[in-house]
Amino acid sequence: MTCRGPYRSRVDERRVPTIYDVAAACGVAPSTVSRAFSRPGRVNAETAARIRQVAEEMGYRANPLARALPTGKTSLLALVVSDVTNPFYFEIIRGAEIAATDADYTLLVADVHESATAERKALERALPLVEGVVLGTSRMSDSAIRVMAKQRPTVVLNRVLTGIPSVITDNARGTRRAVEHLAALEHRTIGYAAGPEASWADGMRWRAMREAAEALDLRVQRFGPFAPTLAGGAEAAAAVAGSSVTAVVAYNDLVAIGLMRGLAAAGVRVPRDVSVVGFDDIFGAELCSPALTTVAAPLAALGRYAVQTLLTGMASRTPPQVRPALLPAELVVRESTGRRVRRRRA
Amino acid sequence: MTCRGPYRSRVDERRVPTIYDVAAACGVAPSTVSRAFSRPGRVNAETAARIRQVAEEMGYRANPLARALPTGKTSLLALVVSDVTNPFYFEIIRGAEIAATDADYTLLVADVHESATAERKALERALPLVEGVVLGTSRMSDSAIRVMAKQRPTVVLNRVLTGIPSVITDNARGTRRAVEHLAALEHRTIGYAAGPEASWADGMRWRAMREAAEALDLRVQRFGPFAPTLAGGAEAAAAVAGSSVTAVVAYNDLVAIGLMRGLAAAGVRVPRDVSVVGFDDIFGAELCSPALTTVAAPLAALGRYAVQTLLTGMASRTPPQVRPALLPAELVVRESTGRRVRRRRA
DNA sequence: CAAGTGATGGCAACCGATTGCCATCCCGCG
DNA sequence: CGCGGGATGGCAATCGGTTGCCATCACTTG
Repeated sequence: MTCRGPYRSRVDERRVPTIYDVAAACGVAPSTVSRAFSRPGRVNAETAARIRQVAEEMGYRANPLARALPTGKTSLLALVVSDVTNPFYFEIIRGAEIAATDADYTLLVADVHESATAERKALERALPLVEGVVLGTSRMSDSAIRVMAKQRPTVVLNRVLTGIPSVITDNARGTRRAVEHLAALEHRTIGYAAGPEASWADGMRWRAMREAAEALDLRVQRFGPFAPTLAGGAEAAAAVAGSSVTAVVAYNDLVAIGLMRGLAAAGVRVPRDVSVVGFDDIFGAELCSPALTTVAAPLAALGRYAVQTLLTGMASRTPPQVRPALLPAELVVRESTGRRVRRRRA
Repeated sequence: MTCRGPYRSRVDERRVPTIYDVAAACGVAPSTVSRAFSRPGRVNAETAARIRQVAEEMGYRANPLARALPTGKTSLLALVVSDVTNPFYFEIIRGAEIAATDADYTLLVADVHESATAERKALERALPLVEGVVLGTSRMSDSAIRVMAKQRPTVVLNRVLTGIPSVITDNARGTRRAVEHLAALEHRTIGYAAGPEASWADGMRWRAMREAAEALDLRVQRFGPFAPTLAGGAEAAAAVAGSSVTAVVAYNDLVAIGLMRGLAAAGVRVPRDVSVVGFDDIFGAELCSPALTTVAAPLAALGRYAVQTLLTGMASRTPPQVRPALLPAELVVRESTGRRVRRRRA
């Protein structure tokens, strides 16, 4: 019998059984035990059954690390989010987690605190461990993302990079719905409270907004950029209050809620004086007062679909779909929008 | 030169360099390369410097899997949460993540969808990969937790198990503050909208509430149990509206918010007719209308401290602190509580 | 009856690092 | 000049699986 190592000289108290232990107990070779589990059919059915039973009795579990070393199969997927405390991600994480678990993968959620360097560091740490990566709203440059993507199958969320599969919300359609809604409420001059410059979605939304406004013959005004947070929204309130717009579409719900609060503090009433539309329909959009009219992003679906895309991409040898997957966004009308009233000067 | 394996017969296109490659490039043995990184001083300073530089040039990164196999050091920690979409966890996750990253660990967040069996499965999958576990609000039985804890260092959050380190919110103190606040507002009969039976925190809060009420000579009434969700709170509204209490402390903020909404729907005004106090101060507590008065749990600190406790426990050989760490909770007074008004029958 | 074929199991070489132990070499000192 | 000891580097055995290849053996088939 082989003498096994300087690491565990004596038979330890309660060490976890390995294929060697199972093999010894069954009187077969370790390779046979391995195959009994991973190569059904490669081993005589009876032998396999016996091995399985003995393994079961001994409480054998394959060591995922040991398995991963030669095969590279860690059964781990990374989801990188720019900020876990952003409610935007809750449902995305949940959706991704479910899809991963369904496929027998474990999801590693990495929070990078809105920092591109933290993002690169987190990836560097996680990359060798995981089989694939979903990049949620990455703050990295396109080229940096491409470098990562060369090392591991990658799917990006809410961003389009040619050659890299992506899953995005249909921003154009959602924005159009919002603008149409405001137009129907007789607003003629509407504002856009912009998010971070680096945000891909921000660019999309702003562009879609100008197009939709033009089609409907509305004037638009851009405010910002603002941080995609409540504080950013509060900051936007000053700019909006001093302007002549009667309705504002915000980069996202956090900005919209912050904006409403700022507006309220400044004595501007929502929706009487100014209507506000958010984006995403995060937890809290329904809770705030007035309840926020918003473009609902299919958050859970986004997470789920991103992981599924990643998995199919990993399975097939050829680079998969090049066209970004567009998931539909719908307008949810609540209380923060209303018919335009002639605006009094503040 | 050794012929390396059936796995990679030819020199692959862009395979990532290993210590063997670096060793060959430097004309030293692989073990020397290994020591140049992990055993400073064990290798001649010049040699080490040369190795480091060559490694740098080649873009060498140690393979964490390969390192982990013999040593068991995966640099991974698990945080198990009962529901990632519950805003209660956002700050906890963030705090835990920061503490983990600071210590050069990566945090694996596992969502178990409020199910004890999913929890056990997730743990089974993650346990061999991680060096330690933080159990956030586990739904598992004490004995099941003890079984897990025998396999890996474990810290539990918001729950006390003798012999297992835990980090908890000072529920008693927080509850007392809430009750004192209500008493000061002249409420004489207060309700408690209970959370899940299985929740350890629920038991603590209810008990603390009775004690505090007794000390202040108030009457208390228990409603529930309810699911710890908005829906659960809405359900509680019916019970509360039909009772004679003039103030309610809810199991947590989600229940409190759901309760307020249910109350509003039933025509009961908050805080005029009924005052409501929540627990945790999650994202959204400040947003809802009226803004929720609540006992603020030190969420980020909870996550951070749990991970730190875990890490120190892992470092020292002896089982660490047995007394649970109590983190202070403070009452945040907002708009959902007010002076008692003689209650009209509904 | 010999050669061919498929089923089954074992051997041993990996994956890429870590580490106990040994071999050298150099230096100082008695 | 010889010996003890510290510094340095290499060898080789692991960690626990996976898998290419070969040996056997039982059956077919011609």
